[in-house]
Amino acid sequence: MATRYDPLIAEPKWRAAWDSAGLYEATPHDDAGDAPKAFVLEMFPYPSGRLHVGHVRNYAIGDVIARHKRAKGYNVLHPMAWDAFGMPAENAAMERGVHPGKWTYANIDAMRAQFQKLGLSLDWSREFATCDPEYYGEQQRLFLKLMEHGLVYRKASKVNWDPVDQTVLANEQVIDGKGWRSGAAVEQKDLTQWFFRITEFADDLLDGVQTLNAWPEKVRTMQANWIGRSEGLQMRFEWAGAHARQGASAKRRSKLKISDGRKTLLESAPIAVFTTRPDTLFGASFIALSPDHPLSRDLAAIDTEVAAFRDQCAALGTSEEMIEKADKLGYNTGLFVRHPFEDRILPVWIANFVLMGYGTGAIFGCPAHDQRDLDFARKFHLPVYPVVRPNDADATFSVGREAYTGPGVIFNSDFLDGLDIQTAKVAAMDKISERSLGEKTINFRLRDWGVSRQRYWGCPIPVIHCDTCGVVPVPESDLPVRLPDDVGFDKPGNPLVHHPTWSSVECPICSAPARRETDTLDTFVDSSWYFVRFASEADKSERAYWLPVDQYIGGVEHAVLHLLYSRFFTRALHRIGEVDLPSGEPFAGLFTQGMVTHETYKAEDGRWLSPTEVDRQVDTWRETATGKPVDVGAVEKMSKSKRNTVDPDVIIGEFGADVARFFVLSDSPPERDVEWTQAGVEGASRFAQRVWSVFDALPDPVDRITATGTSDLRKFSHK
RNA sequence: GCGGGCGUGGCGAAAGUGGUAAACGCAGCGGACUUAAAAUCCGCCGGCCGUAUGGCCUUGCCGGUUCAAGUCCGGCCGCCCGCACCA
Repeated sequence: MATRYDPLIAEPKWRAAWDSAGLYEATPHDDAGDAPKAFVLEMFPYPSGRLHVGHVRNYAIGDVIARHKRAKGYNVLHPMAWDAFGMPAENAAMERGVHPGKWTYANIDAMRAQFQKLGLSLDWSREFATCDPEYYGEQQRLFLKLMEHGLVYRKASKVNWDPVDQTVLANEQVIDGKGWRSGAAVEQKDLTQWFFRITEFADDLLDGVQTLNAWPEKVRTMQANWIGRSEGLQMRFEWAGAHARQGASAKRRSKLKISDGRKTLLESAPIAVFTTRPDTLFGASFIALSPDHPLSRDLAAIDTEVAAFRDQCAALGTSEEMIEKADKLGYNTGLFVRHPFEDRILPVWIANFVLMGYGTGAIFGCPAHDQRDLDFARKFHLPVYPVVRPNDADATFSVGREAYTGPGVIFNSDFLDGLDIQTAKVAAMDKISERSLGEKTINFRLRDWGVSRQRYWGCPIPVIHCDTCGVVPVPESDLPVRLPDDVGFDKPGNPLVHHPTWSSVECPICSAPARRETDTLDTFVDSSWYFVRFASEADKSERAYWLPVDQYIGGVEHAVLHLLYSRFFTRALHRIGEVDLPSGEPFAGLFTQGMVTHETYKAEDGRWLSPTEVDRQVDTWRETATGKPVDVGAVEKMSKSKRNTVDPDVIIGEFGADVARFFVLSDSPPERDVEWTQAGVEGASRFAQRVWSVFDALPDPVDRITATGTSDLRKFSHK
């Protein structure tokens, strides 16, 4: 008797069978026999409260791999946990008066139930949340150990301040000059912050990128670009004196002459400059300092014009549009330095296009062979000396509006004349180091990772500030430093600061009254080692057995952030002896899946409408409630703001989890975006029905399969 | 500007190392079943000519290599993503 496939009966039945058999629990190394291991992991979710279709796709892809490995006889680890610290919990607390912890754990319960309905082959026995004190306590222990080994430190620096979330952001978390979560324009602020010494591993992180053959090329490139290694020369320009600048008023000229402050400056250290083009040194016509360069600050202190210029630069802001549109601004300091090879002097300017964050915050300007320098020189009437000419040009070669940056022959350059660029670089560097004016240097774009956050819902940084003993680590026996439960969210800023008693402690060394650190750790720290915790809570041989993750699956939006931090963390953990992972690479294979997209719908009055609020009538779409026509817009990533999301629970309730999973896997290749359509899901459902009827039509499926080695099933299914 | 990726029917897309382009699915059309509809099943479904056997054309564009090119090479065009005043 033919039956119809009813996922609402079939799916719970088999889920219960898998659970009671403990089918998906990973086997510890010692009991695994000869089976090779496979650690399959999807990026763990933030417990926002609801699963979305993007989750379904991400975890369905990982589940296919995990099941395939299991079928091939691997000992598979495929666990699940919760990336549970973060701002949304605090926002919920402020908006609704719920405690962030209560909110988070309730969300976890809801989402766990949804996950279980999806029928994934997960090992739930290793589940945890990063906001569990056991988890963040261990993280605090690691933090202190990293500190002992000099991989964590505190320094005052200019930081990215998000005025909406009221917290500091790492460089990686500032996108187009805006906070990655809040979208607010990021401000620069001077604060004392905790840093992870990620630059210590810059070279190694870059070399490692080369070995990651099972990563998407795109992600490898993004990592390499972010680390941004460049070889060059760091050199010094010695002071030559101060002169009134051209065009300055008589009054100002006299002021410049008599300034004692300037004299002192001229006795200070020479100006350090980083360059990748020492071959063009003979083309140098000025020096430019960043407005944030210490010298610019010193000058501002004694010269109100400099101070005004710095303010002008600061007012331009740091956002992308600003930088794009920004004119080259310059201020001539009236100071001069000596050219290293020739008997001439170069004026020292302050220029807005020089970044303090890269190199030394000062450059030598070679207008003929650098577009920015050329724009600057043309604007401020500085000389342009061509020193590289194309191979087919003669000595009359000159530069107009475009700098020449291509290959060629060096000329107008004394001992470098006639050399090609590469040879000239080496020759110039040799001469500079011979004269003790500089040395070959490797510069990285990568900055140390600022991890202090002025928020409540995160891992407390386990240190104590004592007036006499300074910064004192919390003794290991006092870990974890727990978050207090009784906090208020009525005042802006960090609730930990406003707590009446939490930060008051005794100094562990001298017992004097002291203060707890109130900053918490960036939540990216939590996600930088969770895969280690999955392998084992403490057993190092078990960690060595499971790591690295063989196949990692997640969105490409973490191409730099999470993946770079994790690669740093495993290296650091290896160094301090917590993890035995010589390669330092946490993820042997990486797969970045495409997004789930959906059509967007807009009502006549401009409201976004959800797919459940519209109906299709022949060729036109109408709003169900009003019957009015609907504007069908672009297919876009599902998002709350455009309201083009679909609820996985509704789909699962109607078609079953297998259909939802089959659709997101089969409609488009996993690495590409998939457009969610009702018709597509119905097609997937029909397919599932057909599979069922093929199987159902077998005379005696179970007997035939075992007796004849699947031949009947094959025949039927091929037919 | 720099870097990475992509371009195949009405749509999502298949085509290990060059070897029958368009598998599979969606939508569409025709048919069976039904009083009817839904569901299910069967057939057709890149373009042009032809009643048909069949012929010609077709993988963004132009050219090249080859017995043979979606696939390899050169040059364009277009789209997507990332980074960007990084010295």
